[in-house]
Amino acid sequence: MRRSRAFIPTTKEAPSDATLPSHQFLIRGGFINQQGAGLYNFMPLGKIVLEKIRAIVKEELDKAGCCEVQLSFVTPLSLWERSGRSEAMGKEMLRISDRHENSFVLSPTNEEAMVELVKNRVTSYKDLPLNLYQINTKFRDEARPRYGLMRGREFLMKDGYSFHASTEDMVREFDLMEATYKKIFTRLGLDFRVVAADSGAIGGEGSKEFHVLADSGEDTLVVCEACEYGANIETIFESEEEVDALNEKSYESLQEEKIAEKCSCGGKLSFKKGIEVGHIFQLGDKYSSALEAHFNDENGKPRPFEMATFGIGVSRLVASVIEQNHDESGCIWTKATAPYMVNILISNIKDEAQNSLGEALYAELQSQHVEVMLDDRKERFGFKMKDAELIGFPYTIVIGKELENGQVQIFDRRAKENISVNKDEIIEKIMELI
RNA sequence: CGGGGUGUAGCUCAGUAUGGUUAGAGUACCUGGUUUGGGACCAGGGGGCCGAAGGUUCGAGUCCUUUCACCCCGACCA
Repeated sequence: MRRSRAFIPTTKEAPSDATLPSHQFLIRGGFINQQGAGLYNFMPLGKIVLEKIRAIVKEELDKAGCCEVQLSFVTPLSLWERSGRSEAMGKEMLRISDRHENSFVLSPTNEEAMVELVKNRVTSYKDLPLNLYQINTKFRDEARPRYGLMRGREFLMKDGYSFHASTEDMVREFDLMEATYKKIFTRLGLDFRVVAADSGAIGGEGSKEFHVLADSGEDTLVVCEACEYGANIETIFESEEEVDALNEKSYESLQEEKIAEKCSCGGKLSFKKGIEVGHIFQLGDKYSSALEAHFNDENGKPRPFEMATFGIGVSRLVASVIEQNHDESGCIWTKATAPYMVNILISNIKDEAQNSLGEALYAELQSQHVEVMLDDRKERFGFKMKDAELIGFPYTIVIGKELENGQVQIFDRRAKENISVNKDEIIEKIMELI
């Protein structure tokens, strides 16, 4: 992509209402813009990142044997009335009427719709197990949307649902999905923890959350420094009063109080802030029973499906990457999420030598299938450099005044360091880095 | 949904207590020139239904009423 032809409206100042780094930098960097409360447009850079994350999610799920579908976003209200969730979800569901005055809902999640899809189409235990998912827009009319993409009303989420003939098989799939989610978040380059999300009625294995560790996270986690144990703090204390009391205490006193306690493995426990980006849940037959979705078992007896449900907040992940990876200058994308891996910055486009080398490198990297941006704008060096840092290209090739000596620089965004490279070795060096 | 706040140029905001030239600044944008390694400088220029609707007044960005939107704190959040 030529920067001179791109639509990337970057700004020096952030809107006054953006408080989180991800919110500020995604807007300043021209990735997204706000359309209304909790509603965001994805501009070209934001769209690329979103699609990269979506692709990784899809790839790993397909590898694990899941099938992608796409359910209608608008669903009949009657579907929700039958499961009892019309009332349970209340105002969080946005209801609309069509020209015939029939009531519909902008889907906030899709358990009912997915059960309806499978019902009477999957009729034998021989057809099980089955894991269906979609990556589609959701709408939840949050009482108070905030934090940019982190808590929007309209968002992109992957929601998966699995169907089984037995609890044992459902648990097997649940574990498989946990492993698959770990692969996904690892590939994205994120520092994350899997935590128990519910230790009550269903039991420790019933629900697990995946959290990206970041200071701005809304959830407090207790994690063991020695083993993999982790829990959402809400699950550790019995009553709401206890949680409320905890929220009033300072982070430090909380540390002291709980730090004395040891994990069952003997390791030290500590507190971390996390952003929930994934949630997997053992459902049992709650929805299949309510909606009378049955299959015939080995004895020809009808039984409701055993189900599990799996979610990943795809658009929230865009923000999470930045919450965990940024500095005062802007975004620092991980290699898997960077909108462009390499930025070629021509310091002075009026300089014929700089210009032709930039064009040559641009053509060469493209031919090697490297995602590359050529900053060919008629702007000053400092302006383009600040822009590159704000957007967060992992590497920027700076073609400038050192070219007289046959040298160009490679700027490493994360390290914020320049290394000088001979112009004849630049491609080789870049291919090695990325 | 309770409590608080803000709507004036693309963005950040003055101006509103006390109504009165043609509504301002910075930044961004356009033109010309100078500049060319860290968001440059000089000169000129375009850009506003002062959130919307009513009202008071000779006169409203400013006062009154209604309404909408957005933000913050809390409650809520698969």
